[in-house]
Amino acid sequence: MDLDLRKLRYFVAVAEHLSFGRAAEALHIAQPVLSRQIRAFEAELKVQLFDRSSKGTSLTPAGTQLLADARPLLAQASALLRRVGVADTFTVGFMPGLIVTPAVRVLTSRHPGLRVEVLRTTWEDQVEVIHDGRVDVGYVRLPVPAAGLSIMPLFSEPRVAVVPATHRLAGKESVLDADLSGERRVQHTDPPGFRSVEEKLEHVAMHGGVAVLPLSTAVFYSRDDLVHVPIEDIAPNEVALAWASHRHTPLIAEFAEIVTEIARQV
Amino acid sequence: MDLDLRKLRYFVAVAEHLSFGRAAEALHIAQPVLSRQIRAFEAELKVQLFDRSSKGTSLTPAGTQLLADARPLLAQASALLRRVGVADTFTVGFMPGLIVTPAVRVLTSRHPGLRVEVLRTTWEDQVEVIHDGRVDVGYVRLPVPAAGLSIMPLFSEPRVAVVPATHRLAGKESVLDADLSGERRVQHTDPPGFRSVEEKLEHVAMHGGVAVLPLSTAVFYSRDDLVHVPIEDIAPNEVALAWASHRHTPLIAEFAEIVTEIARQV
DNA sequence: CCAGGTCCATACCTCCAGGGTATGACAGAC
DNA sequence: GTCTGTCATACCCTGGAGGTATGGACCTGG
Repeated sequence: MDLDLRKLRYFVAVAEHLSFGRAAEALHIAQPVLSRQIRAFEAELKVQLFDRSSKGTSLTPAGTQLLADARPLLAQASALLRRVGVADTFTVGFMPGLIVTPAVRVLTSRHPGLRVEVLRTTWEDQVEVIHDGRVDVGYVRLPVPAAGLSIMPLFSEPRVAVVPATHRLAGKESVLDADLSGERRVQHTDPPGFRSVEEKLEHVAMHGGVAVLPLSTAVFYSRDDLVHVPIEDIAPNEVALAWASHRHTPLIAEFAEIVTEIARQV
Repeated sequence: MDLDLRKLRYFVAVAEHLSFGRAAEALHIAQPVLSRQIRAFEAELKVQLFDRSSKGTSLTPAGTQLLADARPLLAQASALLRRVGVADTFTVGFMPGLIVTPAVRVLTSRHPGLRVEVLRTTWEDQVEVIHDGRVDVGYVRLPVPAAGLSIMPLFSEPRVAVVPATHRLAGKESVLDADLSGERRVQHTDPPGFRSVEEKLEHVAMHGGVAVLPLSTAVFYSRDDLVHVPIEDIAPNEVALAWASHRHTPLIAEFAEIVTEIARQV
C-alpha cells in the first residue's frame, strides 16, 4: 500500500547500471536479492520495469517514466532526513569550476559505509540547497546572504574576461575593467537561457560580447574558440565552504577540517 | 537507512489526531502497534516527535517541523504511484464551490478499504493536478485545454456579478453584461494576491469593483457585505468531470458513473 | 478516597519480507 | 564444445510489523 523507498532506490540503481550484478555490488547486497526485490517491485506496481536478457538489461517505457519520477522523490526524502538531522548520505554542493573530488575522496576513505554525493549548483541555488537540506555543505562563491549560514573562506581567485579567440582583447596579457566598457557583458542576472556557464559561453562564442568569470570556472569550461585574460582591477572572487549554522553535525565539522587541510597543502 | 513511508504516514496520522488511540483506529491498526512504530521512528530519527501525557499528546518543535515536510513528501509518493497506475488512494480534485461529498460518500461506501481524498484546486492548477497525478479525477470548470483529457460535461450554471452590498447594482433582479462596463472587474488572470476566490472577494469588499463568478462559487463563498446578481447575457459556466485519458482505471470509470447517477437525480 | 475511564506503554506471540548462500538456466565468445 | 557473464531459482535465517492481553499513570465523579 505504501511505496517502499528501499525498492525504489534499488530500482534506480539497476536503471543506472543497467545490470543487476553491478547494481547489487554498488548497493552492497547480493545479486539474487536484488533480482527478487525488483521482481517483487514489478509485481506490486503491476508493471514491467526492465527487459532482461542474458546479455544486459534495458528499461521499458514504464521503467523510463518511473526513473524520472523516482529521482526527485528520493532526493526529497533524503532532504527530509537531513533536515531532521539524520545522515543517510552526505551531499556536497559546488559551483561550476570548483574541485571537490579530493576532499570527497578523503571523506569516503575515512567512512567506508557512508554514501557521499555531489550536487552541482548555480548562482541561483547555491544557498538554497544548503537551507532546504539538499546538501550538507556547499562550496559557494561569495558574496552570499549570510543569514543562517556558517561560512569558512577558502581562497580568492582572480576574475578573467572570456572572449572569442578572434576578439581584439584576445592576445593581451591582462586587461583593465575599463577596457571592457562598450562590450556586451553576459551576466548571471540575465534571463533564463543565459544562466548556466555553458549557455553564457555559447552566447559569447556565437554573438560576441564578454563573460566575466572566476579563473577556475573559465579554465574548467575552456573551449577552443574562446580565450580568457585576467582582469587586473576587479575584486577577486572569494570561494568559501558554507553550511546551515543550526546544524552542527560531526560529519560537517570533519569535512570542513579536511577541506582546510587540503587547502593548506596547495 | 531509508526513510520508511509507512512510519511517516503513521506519524502524520498521530500528529493530526493528537491521539494514539484515535489515530490507530483511523489507520486500522491496533494502538500498541502504533505506539511502538512511533517510538521506533523516533529512535531512528534520534528525535522526540511527541510529548506524551496520560491526557493527550502534543507535537514537539521537531515534530511540527517534520509534519510540514512529511505531507508534501507523502503527496509526491502518492502521485508517483498514481502515475504508474497503482491506486493507494483515490483523490478527487474540485474547483471552489463544487460539491463532491455525495459522490465521494457513495464511492467510499462501495469500497470500504479505499482511502478517498479530496483536493481543492484553482483556475491555475485544476488541469495540472490531473496530469501530474495528484488527483485521479477532477471537477473542472470549462474551458480547459483538452489535450490528453477525457471530459464528461455535467451541468451548466449561470454566472453572477458579485458586488458590495452598497453597490448601485446590489438590489437588481438581474443585470446585463453592458451594465458592468466601467466597473473594475477582478479576474483570475490578475497577478498573485488576487488569485483565490477569497482574495478576489476581499478586494471587491474593500475597494469596490465587481467579480464575475459561477453561481455556486458565489453562493459557497457568500459574505454578509457582498451580494450577487445574475448576469443574463453571458455564457453560462460549464462544469465537467475530467481525467487523464491515458488512464482507464476501473475506479475512475465507477466514479464517473456515480457522478452521472447523482447528476441525474438532481 | 476509591472506582472507573482514558490514555499510552510493555510483554509476548506469529508471520512474512528481506537478507544471505548455493546453484541452475541461458546466451554469446572463443 | 567449453568458458564466462548474465539473471533466476531454491533454501535458510533473522528482524520487524502485525496481533492480543495487560499494566501503569492520570483525571474525574461520587
